[in-house]
Amino acid sequence: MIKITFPDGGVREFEKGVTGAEIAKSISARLAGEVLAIKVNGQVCDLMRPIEEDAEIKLFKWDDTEGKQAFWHSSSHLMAEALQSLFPKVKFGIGPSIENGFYYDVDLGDHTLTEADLSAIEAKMTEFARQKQQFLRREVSKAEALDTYTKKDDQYKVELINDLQDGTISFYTNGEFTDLCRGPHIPNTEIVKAIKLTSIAGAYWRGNEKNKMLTRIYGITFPQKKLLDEYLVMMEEAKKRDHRKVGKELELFTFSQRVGQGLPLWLPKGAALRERLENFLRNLQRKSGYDQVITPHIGQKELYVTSGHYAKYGADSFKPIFTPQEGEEFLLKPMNCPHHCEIYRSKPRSYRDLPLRLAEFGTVYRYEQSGELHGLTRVRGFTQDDAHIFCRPDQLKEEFCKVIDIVLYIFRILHFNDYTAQISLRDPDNKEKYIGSDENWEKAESAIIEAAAEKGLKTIAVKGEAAFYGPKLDFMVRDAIGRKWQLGTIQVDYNLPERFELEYIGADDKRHRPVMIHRAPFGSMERFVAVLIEHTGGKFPLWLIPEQAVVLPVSEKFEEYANKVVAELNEADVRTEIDARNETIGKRIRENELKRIPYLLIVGEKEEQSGTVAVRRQGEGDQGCLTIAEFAETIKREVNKEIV
RNA sequence: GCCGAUGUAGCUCAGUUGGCCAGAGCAGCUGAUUUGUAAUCAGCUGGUCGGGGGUUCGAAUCCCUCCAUCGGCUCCA
Repeated sequence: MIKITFPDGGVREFEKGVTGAEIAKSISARLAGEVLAIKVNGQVCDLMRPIEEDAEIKLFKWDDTEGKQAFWHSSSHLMAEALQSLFPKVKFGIGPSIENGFYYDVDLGDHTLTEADLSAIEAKMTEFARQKQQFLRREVSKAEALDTYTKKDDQYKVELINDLQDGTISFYTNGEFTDLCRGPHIPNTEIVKAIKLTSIAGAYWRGNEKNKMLTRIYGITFPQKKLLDEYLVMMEEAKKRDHRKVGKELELFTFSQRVGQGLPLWLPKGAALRERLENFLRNLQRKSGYDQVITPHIGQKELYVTSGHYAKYGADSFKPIFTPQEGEEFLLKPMNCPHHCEIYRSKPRSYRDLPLRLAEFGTVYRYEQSGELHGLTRVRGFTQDDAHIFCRPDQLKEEFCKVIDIVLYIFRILHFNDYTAQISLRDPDNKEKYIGSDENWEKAESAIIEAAAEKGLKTIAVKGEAAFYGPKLDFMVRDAIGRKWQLGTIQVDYNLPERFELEYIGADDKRHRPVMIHRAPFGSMERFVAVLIEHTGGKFPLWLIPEQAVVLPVSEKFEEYANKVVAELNEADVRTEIDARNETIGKRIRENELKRIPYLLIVGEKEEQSGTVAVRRQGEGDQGCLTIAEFAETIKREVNKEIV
């Protein structure tokens, strides 16, 4: 007998070799039907794996991440089986579960997959699922594994196996399909009830663009048809909030093929929205001791040679701008730091002057690869809400913490509750990608880690995500369909001050080197507005909207009164407009206007008599008749509610 | 940059196997209609069918090429 300890601390005895499935069954038949995987002494494995010794266990169902992972990973094998049956020559790369579903990277030779193929694969998967195929685990030696895949001529699996330790290798078989796999898997294929292959894409083998591109097939499966339907509906709803769609509908921004790829054109309404965001931050920064500066959009090549940008990005960037002067070269600025460093150098600095905080809404240009561009979230010309803080080493942590405060304040005001704070570190195996000494990097990295800890920030550390001149604390937020984007960023930099030979005179009357913090709480105005659109679906907080109410006269007869209402409301600091197209009777305010402006006021005969307007709050419907003063109060409350 | 898909009026989309002056709804314009919470009526305007090249008696439709967009990969100072 062995002792099995449950998550609640309860202990029960079972026969040696008992399986997870049997344990679940001993608890209840219902649980046995729902359980998908089991964690035994910290390791997630199959329900059919015999447990040979005393163990702490946890059973996973669909609601658990581990349960979903096993389910989707098994679905990926099911898809592979279908592929093998339809395309016998297929070779397999990797096929993991992902956040929403799974994929498999495959090499189909000359065949290009089409939508029709997807349906055929789905049908085959369903057929195999119905057969209630078991996932059978078999441990194999490295030699046997290599032999198997060499015979199949599958160089991808051979490559994978070569990297594995002998004695840790296992195969899983379902139906006619056997795959190199660590597991775990669900007990059988029958519980996969709903299957949807979502897209086909190219993906480099092992994520390296020098390697061959395989075909990646994405899919998602569910244990109930209903869940799939819900998922599809949810995705449809999310797509309605796509900032590219909403931005077009609300006339916030556009692109022109003639102006160029990735170069957004801000329309009047979008510009107004952006200006409000900028003013919000500008005011906040003024209160926080920042000085606003302005620098040009270009700089001499030498400037970027000094900063190191030229060596790092020169070849893949916008090409230099030449002038009639022989040998003169300018670059479009890819970032604002070098200019700000030169401002720092413009006069001698004392330790008493620090920290010096230079802020600029600086527009920068980066030649992003064409396939990388994406609406407003990834563009070639964008405006950073940039600032560089030059401080003494002893001020670093405090300054860093203050910046964290600003970022968190902004996120709170704009209801970005679901963010990830990511500490982006250097890739220690790839040091040539970065500039500066190990010592400086270590100082900078520990400064960030300490500051984040001091602010009680929950962070994840990711290696290889640092900027080339220093580590970062990045704030990541998801878009409507769950893609992650970096918004706010705070970076510690010991390197540029060295390259630009920045100095200050210390209390000891000696020269010292300042530390630099790069920071952009929004990240860029473009990306921030994009994510803001997707989070709000275009229903922005009132204080970000130039017009808060539209006054709509019922007819020409009441236009004079409507004007009086507008005048009165404006006096109460409520922004209004009369819809210009509403001069003639019977015309309706446009759909787009309705979406953008939260309040619609309708004035007519009755109001003229009683001094009230009919108020309709967008998305909520009729609010009844209010006096103008009452309405002004309502709207002022809402506006002020946002900025506390 | 790579793999795949897409590109018809300002917007959303029809356009059957290549075949009569390329269509609809919304928006816009003109006029009519006096109306309290998302669609009043009538008429009109608007398209080098992404650009270029080719095949054909004939191309939105087939082929080539370039451009842009979308989904991914890679990248992201």
